[in-house]
Amino acid sequence: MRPKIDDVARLAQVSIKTVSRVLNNELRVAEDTRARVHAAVATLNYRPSFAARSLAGHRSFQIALACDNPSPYYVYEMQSGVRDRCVAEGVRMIAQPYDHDSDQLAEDIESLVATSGVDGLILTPPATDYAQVLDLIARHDIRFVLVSPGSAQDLTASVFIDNAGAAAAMMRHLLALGHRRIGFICGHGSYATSDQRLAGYRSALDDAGIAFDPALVRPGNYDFAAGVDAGEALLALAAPPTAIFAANDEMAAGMLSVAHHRGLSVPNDLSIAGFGDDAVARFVWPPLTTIRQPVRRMGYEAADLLLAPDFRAERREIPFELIRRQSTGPARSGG
Amino acid sequence: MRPKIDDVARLAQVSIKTVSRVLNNELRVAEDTRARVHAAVATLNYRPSFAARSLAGHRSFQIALACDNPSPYYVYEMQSGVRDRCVAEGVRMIAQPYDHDSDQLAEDIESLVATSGVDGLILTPPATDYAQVLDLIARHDIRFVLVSPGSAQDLTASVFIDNAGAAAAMMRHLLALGHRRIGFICGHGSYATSDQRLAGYRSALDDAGIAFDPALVRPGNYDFAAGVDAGEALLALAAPPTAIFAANDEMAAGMLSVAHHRGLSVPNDLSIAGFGDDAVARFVWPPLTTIRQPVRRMGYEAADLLLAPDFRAERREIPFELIRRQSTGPARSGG
DNA sequence: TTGTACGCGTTATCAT
DNA sequence: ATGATAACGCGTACAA
Repeated sequence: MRPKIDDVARLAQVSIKTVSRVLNNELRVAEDTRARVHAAVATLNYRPSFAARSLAGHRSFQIALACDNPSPYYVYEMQSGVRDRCVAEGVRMIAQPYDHDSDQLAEDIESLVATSGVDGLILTPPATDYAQVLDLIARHDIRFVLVSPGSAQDLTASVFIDNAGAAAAMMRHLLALGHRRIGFICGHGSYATSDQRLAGYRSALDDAGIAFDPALVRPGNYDFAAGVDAGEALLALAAPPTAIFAANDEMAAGMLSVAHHRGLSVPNDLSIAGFGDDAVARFVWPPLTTIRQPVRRMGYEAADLLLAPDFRAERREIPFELIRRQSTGPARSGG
Repeated sequence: MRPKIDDVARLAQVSIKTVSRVLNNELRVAEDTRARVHAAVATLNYRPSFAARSLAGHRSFQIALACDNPSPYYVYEMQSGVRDRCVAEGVRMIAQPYDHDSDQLAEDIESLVATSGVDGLILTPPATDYAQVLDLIARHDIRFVLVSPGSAQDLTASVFIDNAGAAAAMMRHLLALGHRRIGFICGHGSYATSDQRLAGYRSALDDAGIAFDPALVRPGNYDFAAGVDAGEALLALAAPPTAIFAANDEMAAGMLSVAHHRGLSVPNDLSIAGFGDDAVARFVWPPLTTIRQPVRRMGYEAADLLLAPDFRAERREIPFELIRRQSTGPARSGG
């Protein structure tokens, strides 16, 4: 039988309330009493029941991570980062993968909050920008943190990278190599990060005094197949780009496979750049020049914000990294 | 304020016990009573508290998935499969990613079981074969399912694919292409699947009457870098292989990058095959011939076994798939 | 077929 | 600084 708090109290010769006090790090407990309780806890290998704690108290010692992403790596890294921070706090992470195109998304998340009474919630895109989701959460008076929010940046605490700045940095890199016609493959429409990256693409062109050409921008949805489709379209142009920047690595990989199919040598004939968690970017050939988004760290920081004693709407920016792996300039000097 | 069972009872004009009966699908409830309760539940948007249920009853309506893998795709797919089956049952999945080289792994998992009182547990390799983990779980009288178990195959319910058979099938494919010197890159030592795949490699060689050459077998640990190392070693041999079969796709991708670095044309100069969830295999160039392990389905079936009313030690085999993507035979006729 | 009373293991309140 | 006792919201045993 699992030991209960009564067993600990009996062994330590104190009341159960005192055991509770020690367990919750409350003040005003004599040092020797505290030591006796800790000893008893260790002896019995006692661990409090999550269910009882959350029923009786005002905390559940659980936080939820509602996470979806086209990249499983992203989800995994995010979970790992959040969990790293949680274990240090004795808090349990409840990871809830969701489908971003589910029409019951808001309900699902609200249901999670309502039934499990988690102490906090971390949301990743695209749910971070779904008004319906945010509305439902607001009803529950629960603290929550947004990862890479688009519109709702000041609603609550958030972690993010400078997506526009990162995209612009990548563009400057490509421009410095001599590229003048640079294609862009957009992300999924419901992700704010996609717009932010496109904005960075445009601003860098502006700064370089290069006219924006809509024909060089193709829609996408962050998956491999979209990269293939966009790639075919861009290479079929009368004046094809000499470099292509995809809003994430999966699409860049799709673009890369199109280039290989056509017998193009990358990066000699065509430079390809991505943006992401650097999982796919390392595996493909040739490895991609990419913006590395430190997803694990973002998860860690999100949990850190959530678990802070004095939770507030802090916006925490995480630095990105530009990883150069293809350096060749354009084969033909651009127009 | 969240509605409680009393509120539902009052609105439906019945006792809380009757509401409870309806919620738990117990028999012997009048149809109109049942309907009234359902109506009241819907009106109030009532959802029972997980904490109260698990404290009062003998179920928690939660199951745990303790999962680690070198491939984040594997983890993600496994979580998704398990979750798919759980939502249909109104059960919540608690996903616990773990580090396979953590020395507190057994404690962590036992702690999860002890504190959350989950109704069941799903374990993935390599924890499935850690005696210490299995021992600790056994103390808790909890049902659990093993995914791809090695030694403990009859201990409890399990889902798996025929790893040896799959590896042999891939070998037959490579042999049919004319390859005679086929390299093999092993997986991580603590994974039973690694040994099973190596066994399939050897048995296929035996069946083909080809002598086993230890020099063609290299250690690995299932990650990209290991594929690179093993690849370098295999290609440095006096008589290098004409085909290489890696125990998973990440290592095959590493092997592939070595081939590219050396200017080898794949599959003309060298055929490369993998084994895995088909995530990496589709992204790299050229796409890998691989054994596809339907991870999502395995997760689904594992949860299905766990949630069955009459839980028993059923062993459920899931079919694998051989996906051909590189068909060229050896450049020089082997041996 | 339905209802009453009690207990699950912990925290919160209020006393000492 | 510590303890007695009442919640928390639900399932279970038993009664009706």
